[in-house]
Formats: sequence, structure tokens, C-alpha cells
Amino acid sequence: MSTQTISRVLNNRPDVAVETRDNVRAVIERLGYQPSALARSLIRQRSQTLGVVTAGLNYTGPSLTLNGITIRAEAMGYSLLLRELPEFDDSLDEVTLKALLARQVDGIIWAVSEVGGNRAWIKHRLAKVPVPIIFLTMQPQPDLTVVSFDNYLGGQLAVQHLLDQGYRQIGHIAGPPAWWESRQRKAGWQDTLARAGLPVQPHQWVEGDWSAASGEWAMQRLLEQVPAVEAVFSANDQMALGALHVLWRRGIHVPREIGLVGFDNIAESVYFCPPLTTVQNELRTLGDVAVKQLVAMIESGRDGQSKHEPRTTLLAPQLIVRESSTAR
Amino acid sequence: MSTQTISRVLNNRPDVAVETRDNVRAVIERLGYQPSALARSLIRQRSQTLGVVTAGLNYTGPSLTLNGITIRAEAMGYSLLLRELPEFDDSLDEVTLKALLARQVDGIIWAVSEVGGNRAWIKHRLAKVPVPIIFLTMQPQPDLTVVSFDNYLGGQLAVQHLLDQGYRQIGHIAGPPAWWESRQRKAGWQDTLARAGLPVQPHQWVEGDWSAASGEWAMQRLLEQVPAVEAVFSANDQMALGALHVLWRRGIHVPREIGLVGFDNIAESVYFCPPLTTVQNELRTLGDVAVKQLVAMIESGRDGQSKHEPRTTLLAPQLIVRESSTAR
DNA sequence: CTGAAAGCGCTAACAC
DNA sequence: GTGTTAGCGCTTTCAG
Repeated sequence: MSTQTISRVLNNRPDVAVETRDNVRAVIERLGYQPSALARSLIRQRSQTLGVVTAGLNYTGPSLTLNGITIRAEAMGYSLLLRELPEFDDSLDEVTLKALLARQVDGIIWAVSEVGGNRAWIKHRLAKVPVPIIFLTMQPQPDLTVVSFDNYLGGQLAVQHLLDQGYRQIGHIAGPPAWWESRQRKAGWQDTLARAGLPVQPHQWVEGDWSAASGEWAMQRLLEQVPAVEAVFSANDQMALGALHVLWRRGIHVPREIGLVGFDNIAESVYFCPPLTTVQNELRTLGDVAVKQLVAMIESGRDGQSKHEPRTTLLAPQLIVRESSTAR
Repeated sequence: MSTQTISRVLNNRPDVAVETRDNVRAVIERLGYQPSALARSLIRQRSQTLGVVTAGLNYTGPSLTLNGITIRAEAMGYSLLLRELPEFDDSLDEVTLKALLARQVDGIIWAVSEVGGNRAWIKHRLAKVPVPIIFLTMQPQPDLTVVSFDNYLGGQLAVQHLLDQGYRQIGHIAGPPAWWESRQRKAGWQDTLARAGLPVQPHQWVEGDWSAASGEWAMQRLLEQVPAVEAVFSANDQMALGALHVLWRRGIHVPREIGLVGFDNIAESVYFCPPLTTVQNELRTLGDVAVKQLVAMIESGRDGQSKHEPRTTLLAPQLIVRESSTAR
């Protein structure tokens, strides 16, 4: 009874006598024997493991995406090696990449939002990465595989909806301009207004930092800068919550006096006072799609030498209409 | 120039000639050589990897805990192998455990809340697990290493605060009774009232499922069952939000007519209308402590044979007082 | 159908 | 200081 036979049984090879097989299985069961995935990875030169790089797990967005990733990865038989960057900058990219590659991951999901210059490393480094990488939430680039939401469309949906409801003076609470997502949402707002023949003045928008506190502050400024403001499109739900709070304190009725639309559709937004109209990005789907595509890249790289052409996937957001913008 | 010398350089052994060392380093740099952590793990019989088992990453609690875990693990030089259970039951425990052990993790953090009988496997299985395990968020047991919050104390803090504010008829919106945390919080509520000489009737509490929707429904029932209710302690902030929503719809003033205290201190709760008094569990600290303790167990197991006695850590929650329960 | 030999990439133990 | 030998636990290849 050589180790060979046992290996064959473990891998369900057909060329083992039924009797031998049952025998081996019985012993394995009795001893509680566990084959070492490590040794297997070493010789097979593949680990059945995906590297996941994320940041800001304390926020709902990244953790929902991760949620989608774990579910799909498990279903496809891949383990996950997780790294969380402490910041959204690029100071740890090289270390992180090395750590993952050293553990022989079969592919990498870079699930960190594009912020500032944190994608700069790609140009110099990517060619030397020996496994497929998929990038989430960034400006599509011809030579990269990217999965992102169409945040520009999201901004359009939000503003068009407000216009349809009869609001005209529509302000914007933006996210930090270093974030690609912020810029897209803001552009959607701006262009939709322009297309409706409503010129956009610089004082019509205020910059926040995604937090509810910043939304509060931004709403106050907006009220000062544009006393005639009729509606506000906030780049996320947290800031919308802060805005709602200001309006509530001041006794300004939403949606009658001011309409409000958020972005993200966080679980709580249904129960805001009043319930918040918002734009939904299906973040779990994002994670799901990312894993599926990455695995496809990995497997195609194995079979043929077909390098799997880089491909951009743009997921469409969805408008969720609630009380904060209707019944005008 | 043998592989040995290179190994020595990589591991910063002192017994290498300076010249050789620089030489090797230069070549490594030039070739972009990456040592294989896999092969290293195989021979060293340790992987510098922790297994993390979680569930419900789409909720804020588990992802905050994970956030604490990743930060600390990175700081201590450990990688993370992540598994998320699709449910809180125990149907996948065995598979999950095997998957982690096959990859030779040095220790495991079981970060799934105790729900129903999902800890039953421990009795039969734990003895056969060859690495240290630390359990989060469960009823402490003498022979296990557990890190939990004192949810009973949390319930007490909440209710005592309401009593101090002059509220007497205090209802409770509970979490699902299968959850250990729910039962603890409810017991804290019940005992504190009893100790104050206020008998607790069965109709004074309603069961929710942690969601804001269930909180809404529970609040409605509570208003019917106890028309004279003066305050409510909700087992989490989401349900408190749902409750707040009902009160807002009905024009019942919080805190004047009804006081409200939640649990968890989710980021949004500061901006509820009105801001919510709540009990805070420092979940990131939970993850932090878990990693520190687990690594201590791992290292102590390596040095001496001292099996590192099982130890229970109970973290204290903190009351955060806001408008929803004051100014009566 | 089963076994023997070789080797994945690394390091511990022992020469020299 | 440096090289040699052996082996971590598995799978691939090739004999039998």
C-alpha cells in the first residue's frame, strides 16, 4: 500500500480497485487523516486560493463586496487570502502584492476603490505580476480587467428623477474629489442639469467626506449659499442622513420644501425620516462577478495559452424611489 | 553559491560574508525573485496564517470585527485565510474546519456568534483540532478560550439609565431568542427592572429579528400591548430605527412621550431623529484582542509545551447617552 | 491496477 | 563562511 495508491484514492482516480479504495477510505476515516493542501499546492503549482485586497472594511460598501466575493469563491472551490490596506493610498501596494504572490495565489481581486494616485503602481508593476488581476471600482482602462459600477449613470438617474418631480434648483453634496466614484457621481449631476438647460454654478455644490457629520455641515452651507435650493443630490446615504438631520432640526419639510436623493441604498435608508430615495449599487453582485471573471481568467490561462483579453464590465445602478423626493 | 546561502540571506542569518550577502541581495533585486511562502510553510510546519471563520459580513457587526482582526494580524505578521459561513447554523462547520486545517493554519478565530446549537460540534470535535482556536461572542465555557462582550451588563446599563431618567414602564424589543447575545441583553433588561421593584410582564417585550423592519412591527405591537409604555430598550440600533420610525409617523415625541435606547452604536445612530442613546460594543477591539490572544497561544505552544490555559475575556460595553432618552 | 523514483522550493543539521 | 544531504507531504511519470 504505497502513498501513491492513497493519492489516487484522494483524487478519485478511476484506476483503483474497488476493494482497495474502500479499504483506504476506511482507514482515512478512522485516522481522521487530512491531506495537506500546502504540499499539494507546492507540487501542482496552483493553490486554489484567490488573493483579495480591500480597504475600509469598517464601511458598509467594502464589506458587502467582500461578502459577495466570499460566497462565490466558496461556491467555486477557492479559498481566500485576505489583506486589508489601512489606508486608501498606495503606500502598501508593493508589500501587499508580494505577500500574496509569495503564497502562490492563483489570482488577485484588487477591491480597493480608486482614490488619488493609488493606481499609479499598475503601470510599472503589472507586467511583472505572474497571475491574473481584476480591479474593482475604478476608471476602466483598455489593458486592464475592470469591474465597476456606472456611477455617472447613477448621478444622472438621481438628478433626472428630481427634475421629473418638478424640482429645479438642485444642489449637490459631493464626496471627496480624490475618489473616482465622487467625480463620476458629480459629473452625472452636473451634465444632467446642463442638459436640462439649468446652468450649474460653483456654489451649488459642497464637498463632503462621505460621513454623516460632513453631510450635516455641507447641508448647512448649501442652505446659506443657495437659499432658494429646492432639492439636493447627496453622493452617499450617510451624508444624506446628515443633511436630513439638519432639515429636521430646522423644521424644513422633506420632500415638500426640499427634495433629497442619496446614493448606495444602505439598509437603514428605508427607515430614515422620511424614507430616502437613493441609487443602489448591487455591491454583492460586484463581488460575485469579480470572482467569476477572475476564475475564468485563471482557467483559460491554464488550458490554452489564450491570455484572456482584458475586459471591462460596467454594472448599472438602480434608482430606488421613496418618500424623500416624491409627493411634491 | 548554493541555495543554502541564499536561504541564509533571505532569513537574515548572521553567518554570511558581507560581500556574499550584498551580492545575493543584488541578484534577488534584479531578478525580482520571490521566495515561496508555501515551500517555507511546508518545511517549517507553520504557515504564519490564521484561519478566520465569520458569518453575515453584510452586517456591520461581523465586518467591524473582521476589520479589527485584519489590522492586528497584519501588524503581527500573520496572513489571513477567510471563510464566511452562509448561515449561522452549524451545517458547514466540519467542512470549514477541514478546509482551514488542510492549509495548515497556525490557529483559528471562530468569529461566528453563538446561535442555537451552532456550538454543539465543539464537544466532539475540538479535541481533535491540532491548533489553538479562539471563540468570539459566545457564552464562556471553562475549557475554551473565549472573547465576548458582556451583553448582560449592556442591558443593565441601558435600563438603569432609563430608570435614572425617570422612566418606569420600560418595554423591550428583543433579538431572536436563539442568539446568545439576545438572551443576555434581555436578561439584563429583565433583572434590572426586577431589582428596581418593577415586575416584568410577558407582554412587555416583543421579539424581533434584528432588522429595522422587525423593529417597526415590534414597536407597533408594543404600543398595543402596553398603551402606557414610557420607554423602550431595543436589542440593536436597527430595530430602534424601525421603532423610531413608527413613533415619528404617529407623531409621538421622543424622548418626551417615549424614551428609547438602542444597542451597538452604529455610525448612523448619531443622526437619527432624534440621535439615539445606545450601548456600544467596541467590535474592532474584539478582533484586536482575539488576534493578540491567539498569537500568544500559538507562540506559547511552540516554545514550551505549556498548553496555554483556556481563558475567558469579557469586554465591557459602554453607554452612549444622546437625545432619545434624555431631556424628559 | 499498483509501486518506485523523482521532484515541487525551501530549511535543519551537519560537514568541510 | 559555505556546501552537501535529507526531507517537509504530496503528485507525476514510468515500470511492472
